[in-house]
Amino acid sequence: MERDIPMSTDAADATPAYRYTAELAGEIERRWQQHWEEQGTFHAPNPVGPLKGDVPADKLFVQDMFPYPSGAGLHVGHPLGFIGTDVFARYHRMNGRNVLHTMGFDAFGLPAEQYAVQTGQHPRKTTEDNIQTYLRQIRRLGLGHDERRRISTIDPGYYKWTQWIFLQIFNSWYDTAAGKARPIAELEAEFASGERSTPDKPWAEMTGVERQRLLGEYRLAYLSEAPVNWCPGLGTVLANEEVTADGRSERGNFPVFRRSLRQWMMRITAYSDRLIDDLERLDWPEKVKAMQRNWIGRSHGARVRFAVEGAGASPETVDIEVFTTRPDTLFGATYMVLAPEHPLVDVITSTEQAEAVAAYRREVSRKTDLDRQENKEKTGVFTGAYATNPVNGSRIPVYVADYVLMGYGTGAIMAVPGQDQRDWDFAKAFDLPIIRTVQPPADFEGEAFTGVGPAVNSSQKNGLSLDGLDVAEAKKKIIAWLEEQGRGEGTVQFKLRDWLFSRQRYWGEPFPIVYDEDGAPIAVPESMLPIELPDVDDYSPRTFEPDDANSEPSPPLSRADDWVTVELDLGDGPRKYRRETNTMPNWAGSCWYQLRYVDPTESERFVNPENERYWLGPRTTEHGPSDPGGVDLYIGGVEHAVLHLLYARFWQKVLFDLGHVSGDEPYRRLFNQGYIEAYAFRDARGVYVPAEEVEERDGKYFFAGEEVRREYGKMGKSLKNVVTPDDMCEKYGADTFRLYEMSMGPMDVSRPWATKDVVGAQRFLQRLWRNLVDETTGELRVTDEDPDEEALRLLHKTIAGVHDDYANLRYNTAGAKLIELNNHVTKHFPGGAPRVLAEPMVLMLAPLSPHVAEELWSKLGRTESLAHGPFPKADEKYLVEDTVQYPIQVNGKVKARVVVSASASADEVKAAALADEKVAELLNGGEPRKVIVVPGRLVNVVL
RNA sequence: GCCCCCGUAGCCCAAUCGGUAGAGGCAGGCUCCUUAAAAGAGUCACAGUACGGGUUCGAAUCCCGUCGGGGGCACCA
Repeated sequence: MERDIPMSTDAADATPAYRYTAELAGEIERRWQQHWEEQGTFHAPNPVGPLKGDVPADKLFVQDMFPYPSGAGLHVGHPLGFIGTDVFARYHRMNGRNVLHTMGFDAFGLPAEQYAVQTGQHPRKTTEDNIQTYLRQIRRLGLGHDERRRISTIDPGYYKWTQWIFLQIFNSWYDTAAGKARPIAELEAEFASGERSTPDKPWAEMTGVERQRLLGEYRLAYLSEAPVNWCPGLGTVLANEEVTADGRSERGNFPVFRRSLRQWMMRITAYSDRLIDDLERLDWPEKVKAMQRNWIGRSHGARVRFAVEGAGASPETVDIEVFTTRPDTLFGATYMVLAPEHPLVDVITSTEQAEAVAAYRREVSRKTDLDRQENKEKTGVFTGAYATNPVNGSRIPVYVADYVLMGYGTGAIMAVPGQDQRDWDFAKAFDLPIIRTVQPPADFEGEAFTGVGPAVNSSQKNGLSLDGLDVAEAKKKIIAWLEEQGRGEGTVQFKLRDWLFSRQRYWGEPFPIVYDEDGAPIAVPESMLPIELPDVDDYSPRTFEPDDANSEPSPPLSRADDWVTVELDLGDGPRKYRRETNTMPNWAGSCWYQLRYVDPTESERFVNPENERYWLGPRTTEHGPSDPGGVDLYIGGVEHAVLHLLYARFWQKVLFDLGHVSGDEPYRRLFNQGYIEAYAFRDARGVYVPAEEVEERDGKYFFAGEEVRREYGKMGKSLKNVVTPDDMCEKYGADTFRLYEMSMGPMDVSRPWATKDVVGAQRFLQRLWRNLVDETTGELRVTDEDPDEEALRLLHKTIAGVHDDYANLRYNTAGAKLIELNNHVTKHFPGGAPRVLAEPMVLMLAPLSPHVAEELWSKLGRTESLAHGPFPKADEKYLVEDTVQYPIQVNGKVKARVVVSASASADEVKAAALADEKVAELLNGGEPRKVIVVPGRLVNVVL
């Protein structure tokens, strides 16, 4: 071998200097990103304040769900939504709207803290490093963010206002009569004046502690000693929303135990009705609305009081109140059940049954939620007491059983085995009577009948009868009767619980609360905000064996003695106080960030009202009279359906009630993007192998010669199937990557990642580039040729279609239309693209692949960035066709086609169809039974 | 167990009011270009809409049932 010239050298030499390769794309992209940044191209002006500028009335606020800056870095699935919002934002910006699009970071949270614990670094350091990595990754994608508006929840300048909002919530109460939150001072005034009566003694006679305790029962943020979800494995308590159905933590999958602890709560239940009702005013996916409705769980029913003859120590009669959604079945109540934790169990249990009841309660208390969940066999114990059914005076036994939960309704039920399967099962197990009070259909073969039908066996001697009434009528009648008798009333019950708001963590917002020597919580004055996180030696909460239910929470801040004890002058001279050592949950910062995006640097207020109204206020002329305001388009995954999205709505409503914001919903339109999923492969041992190196042969998969098994699901490091946006930008360029992600399918559909398909997007950009630029010289190939009618028709059809597609988030079809147009240019204008076609094509491409579009736009001689338009407009005259081709169906099958003038009347079209040779042949001289002419579409001849 | 969504070509996906099943991409065949290969250009084929019924002049689209996939809720009275 004389010379060793690798083949690839020839290949490299053969690549024309100005071909749109990944290298050239990379160069163009970096150049334009720098240009945009220097020019502030994506700065959106505010009406007033530090970011003041000339504002068009037409605005658009587009927002991505707040990212958490994970240390793991991004994979190709993460930017899907970010690119989606960017395309939308760019499209509307080109059409002249003032577009607010930015991205900040939800940077408090467990992973940073855990990482800090492992490495000994301060969580702020690791978090800020992660943010830089994240920013580097997303910058490479060319997202048109207003970087002046980047915020981070961990900045004291941000969490000062999170604390401020907490104080607003703490200092307000829900006035059910007015149906809104009001300042607590107004309640205090009502108590003081006697306008509202106090429970035990007059306000004037109450001590300060008593008064504060009373107000605490009204505050929307309050301290409560109540059973909470204690997770020893995480060393913190969790909200109901953070616990899975099988009683484990959503994060980390550790067991969760019920423990009674003194914790901060948010009175979100005060807003149950509004949170459900206002869903109707939102442009949100039905699925998410359904999940929220389900979680809030409103059910209409009645409370009914049953008198119980005390069988135990206290012989007097007590009332047991139950909640039921089926008061119409009251005649079928053959026994009652109390939850094991119900306080009346002690009162009514007979001495004979006392031991059995106590044993049962002990047994139940040892069961975890998971045990109770898994074992659906009905268990329980008779209390020895009997209740009287108010409708017919029948004497029914009272049981204790764990299928009744203390946490829902009143913790007691009337059992109607004829109409409830759970009660049926219990009645069968304990041999209790069953009475049907709704007539099932004749062919009904089930056990309990929960359907609708006429009431039966539902009358009493002295007149009350439901017999023959349908379920709805019977409910109405019995509720009226109960109210008249004073034995019950119609009511509404919710599943939603108040929101547990304390966490025993270091890396979260400190509460702006101190305690005096009486242990009463006192709000820190606004002027002292922010309460900054102190430095500590150890960031970790004390965690425990995950199964150690008896462990005690120990927040890291409680060990920062110098910080915890503080001397303040809160009006009556300097005194010592103790700080709250819990921190706020991760959700706090994301409850209001859209408001801060609007006014990130405002120092006097959390947001200037004028700017808030401009960007987020209701716009009834555009969106209808019930428009709640909020972000115009909010894109994110469906996983936040009941956590973040419910909490954020709650905070917004409180702020609205108190007059701090102009709209009562934070997100007018919500869109859930799908997920990018991927194949993963495991070998015979079940170990994951690098997906990239797997080969497919005849429908089987091989890694290093061995057959491997294919799975489909998430992308993840441990699954060895991660593809990063950095890789894709390196290999193809950001514009190609963006275009590919957007062409994979509709935004809301999940789909598998396929690296091999990315080349299709690259080829398209190369062809388009080549139509405008000479690959060898880099000279413009655009001509002044007047394109023919056909090309103009296609151009304007494309413009009209692409407009519609962009506006409706159908980026995949927008991309396809551009490819179609470009293919036409390639085929019909081999000498170069006519400028009349080239310019609109470049502009229409810009939202999807902005860098190459800017580059071509400037090569076309334009000196201004195309970021603010113009976006081409379709000329109507090219959209109407002169002639129309009608397919002619005979009995629904296409048999022929005729071409007629577009202005032809239905009769003319019909005549043309019947005159067609093929059709005439099939008619064979006879008359058709019927001829259907669909104008512009087709003709169907029925024989 | 209850509720919701989805099944179109080998793969990802179009089809806007019930009106010609195919826009686009990947993979594949063929032709051109090339010493050759790759890249590129051109061109072609492939399904009748998961399955079974129904409504209709006409169904991927509406209705009922079955199968398959995904998701939510779950002893909530």
